[in-house]
Amino acid sequence: MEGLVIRHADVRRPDLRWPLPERMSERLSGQRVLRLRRRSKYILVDLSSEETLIIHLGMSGRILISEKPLGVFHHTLPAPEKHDHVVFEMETGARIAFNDARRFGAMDLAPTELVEAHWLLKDLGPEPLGNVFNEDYLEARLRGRNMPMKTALLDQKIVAGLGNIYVCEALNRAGISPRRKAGNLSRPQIARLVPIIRDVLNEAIAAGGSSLRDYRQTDGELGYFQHAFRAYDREDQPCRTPECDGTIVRIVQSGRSTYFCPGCQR
DNA sequence: ATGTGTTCCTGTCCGC
DNA sequence: TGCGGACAGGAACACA
Repeated sequence: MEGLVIRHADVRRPDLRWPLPERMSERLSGQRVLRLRRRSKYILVDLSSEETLIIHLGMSGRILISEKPLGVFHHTLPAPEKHDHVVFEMETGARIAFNDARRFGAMDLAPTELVEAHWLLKDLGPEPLGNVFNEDYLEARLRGRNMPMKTALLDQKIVAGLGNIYVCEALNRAGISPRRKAGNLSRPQIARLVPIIRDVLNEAIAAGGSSLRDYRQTDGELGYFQHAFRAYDREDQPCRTPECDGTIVRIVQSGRSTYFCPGCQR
């Protein structure tokens, strides 16, 4: 998309998680995509109109690209599939479809200059791969907090961009129980946790993400980080932490599955 | 101010 | 095969 004009945006339903913005198709069609960027789990599409399209994939959302092969005269792009809610036709003929069965995803338009003040973005914590997220910061944010570590790391106000899988994986690697009160971690534990979180994310990104069921990369390929899980989705299986002979258990914390090893995670 | 449970929606899987 | 229930990558919101 980057650098290309959106020939047409086909907005196929009025809402996702929330109503789509007013006159969305008109505000997107004919605009050039100046830049694609990201804040936390939000995809930001800067347009030549000085508006930015904000996209969140929710649980089941995906964006799939169908390229029009060069030099093929008679070539029809695939018809929209079920749950293709917004389809972008680019000037090159490529089709880019936002598909989201559960519709927990979202899109909105905001002035580029003000996009970080948008209500969905304004309270987000720092990027886990950035310099602001460090031992001092995390210690300060966890201090005095009574919530379990699992809940704290899922809280996008504390650190932005960690989801259920990567919180479970990071806590397992760090040897920290998901039930530990956030305010009770020792300073050395926090110091260990920060680089572990970065490692888990960097490894997952390098592996193309985690395909539990729906997730695909933009070219339709599966991610393969799920094969590297040490705890997540591995109930009753051996903990994969080196030297540990424990067994992964599944518990529920604030309504969501947590997988961890009671043997090595304290 | 914090912490927890509910809710949105569709699809899939498992036990009966 | 069909049916009901549990569960799924998220996170805003209402309520204690």
